[in-house]
Amino acid sequence: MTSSEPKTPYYITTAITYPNGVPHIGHAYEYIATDAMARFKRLDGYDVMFLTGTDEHGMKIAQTAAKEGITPKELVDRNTAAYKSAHQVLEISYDRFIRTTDADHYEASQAVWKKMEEAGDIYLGKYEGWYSVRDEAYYAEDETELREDGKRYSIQTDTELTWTEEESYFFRLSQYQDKLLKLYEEQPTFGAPRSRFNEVISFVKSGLEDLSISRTTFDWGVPVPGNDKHVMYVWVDALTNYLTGVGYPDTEAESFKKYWPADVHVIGKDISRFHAVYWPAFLMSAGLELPKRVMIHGFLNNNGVKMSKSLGNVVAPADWVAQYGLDQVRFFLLREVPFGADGSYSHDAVVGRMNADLANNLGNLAQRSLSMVAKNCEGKVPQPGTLAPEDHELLARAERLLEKSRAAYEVQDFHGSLEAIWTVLGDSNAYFAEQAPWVLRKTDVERMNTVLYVTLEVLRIVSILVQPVMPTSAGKLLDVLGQHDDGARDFAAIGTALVPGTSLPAPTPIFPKYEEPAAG
RNA sequence: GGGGCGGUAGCUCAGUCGGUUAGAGCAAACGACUCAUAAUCGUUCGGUCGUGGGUUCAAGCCCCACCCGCCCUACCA
Repeated sequence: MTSSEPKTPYYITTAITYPNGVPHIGHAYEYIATDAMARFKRLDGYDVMFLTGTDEHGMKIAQTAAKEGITPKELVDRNTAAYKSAHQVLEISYDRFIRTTDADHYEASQAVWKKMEEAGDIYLGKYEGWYSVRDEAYYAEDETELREDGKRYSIQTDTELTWTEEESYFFRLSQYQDKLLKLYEEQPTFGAPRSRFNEVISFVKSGLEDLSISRTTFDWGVPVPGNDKHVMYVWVDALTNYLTGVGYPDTEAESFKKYWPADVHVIGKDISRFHAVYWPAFLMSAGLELPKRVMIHGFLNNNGVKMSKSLGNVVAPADWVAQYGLDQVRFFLLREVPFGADGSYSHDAVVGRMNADLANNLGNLAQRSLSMVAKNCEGKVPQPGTLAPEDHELLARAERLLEKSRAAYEVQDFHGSLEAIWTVLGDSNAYFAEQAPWVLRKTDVERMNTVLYVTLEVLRIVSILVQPVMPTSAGKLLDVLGQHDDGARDFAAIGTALVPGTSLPAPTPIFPKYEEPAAG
């Protein structure tokens, strides 16, 4: 590969978070997974654009702000800071943190609206439903109950409801059923995992109604072009952030031409419909290309129990990072739970991964081999002799990890990549024990050198491949292997073996073991 | 109600087209080793594959029924 060759662009997004609370481990999970994906692609030579941010409009923000006696903007300024801080703590390598209150986002949202309007897909109609004056909110039929006084109430907020009709703009979603089904058929990996995607498909097959896309009951939002009485209602505004982030409405902008359509939107299972149904329909209407993939991840629960404020089992990302360490948290989340499935976390599970996988299998392998090199090879990469079949075999397994990881990351299977890597680490520990270089030291120094060299090679390859998940720790491992950040850490360098004679720094343990605080 | 997914070792899960003694990791027990973060390696222990029928030479896998758990069934980020 020559340096003049342009890199392939790769555009990835997280969902934008509604900053009506504080970040929890579920948010962290999505950020970390997306970050790992972005880092992987960068290391693999792609020109990556990674977008994340906050969705700051809507009724709930307006209500919360009113309750606290501050303006919506003051509220979101305050709350968004907490999310930005979480990104910082988790070392999320985003290229832009978008806020839907950013000026360019207003412009983009209104431009998309106009495109859909020009396409004849937006019309003015009436939205009707059970409305709570006090909550300023509509409730679906099943969120309400008819009580003995003959009046209907919101079950959730216990407020009286009235049947209300409100002027609203609608999007002709009903016109897109066939087009969407065609999309799903032609692009079977548009949504993933398959089980979630099937739910989306069956939803579309069951028939689509037009979608109410504006409100007049509150004004905290993007004004509808040409009718200031209305603000856009959630999804038109929120989803458009993915376009704003790369320069829309300037479709001739370099970044837009380069990055759109997005390669993957990473989202939670609660918003799969909006991303896999409404979003492609909006884009078709606006005459824009569709994202290539919507990756739907599951939710995390605490030891089998759903996270909830009232149970007090909600984990703040910063607390975990302080307790276990950032890379340990990142590794745990991506190794423990197959991405796409729901997962469970517990202190014991984190400690298990942290100690068994990181400190013992990886950290100790590095420490024992590097210590021998320091003591017996003058602290330099040893010169290997002729490779034996078992050396070739182990190295071949390590080398295959690049292709395995590429295939896994292509479908956001972080768990699968890490599992394959740790299988090779298991092989390496067995190899090290079988070869017993500490015995060879006394009987066959050349063979000892070979075994240590092969082990270091495996560690080098593994370290390069775990960088997306554990950037700092993998960097430290590469430091002690004498691999500097001058290209030697890119995936392209995996085929470039260690140079015998290279001086190595004194090894120090990189993955500490978790010790339970003394009782009492 | 309708649709879908799952129930396999103490725990978390894998089991390709039905085909020999159902696998892995963790946990547990024992042994080995001493280079290493009391790490590592090996061996062993451990399952009537949710229940009951059926098809088949052969069923964890296919069919039927039932039990249990979870998810989807539009305006909530």
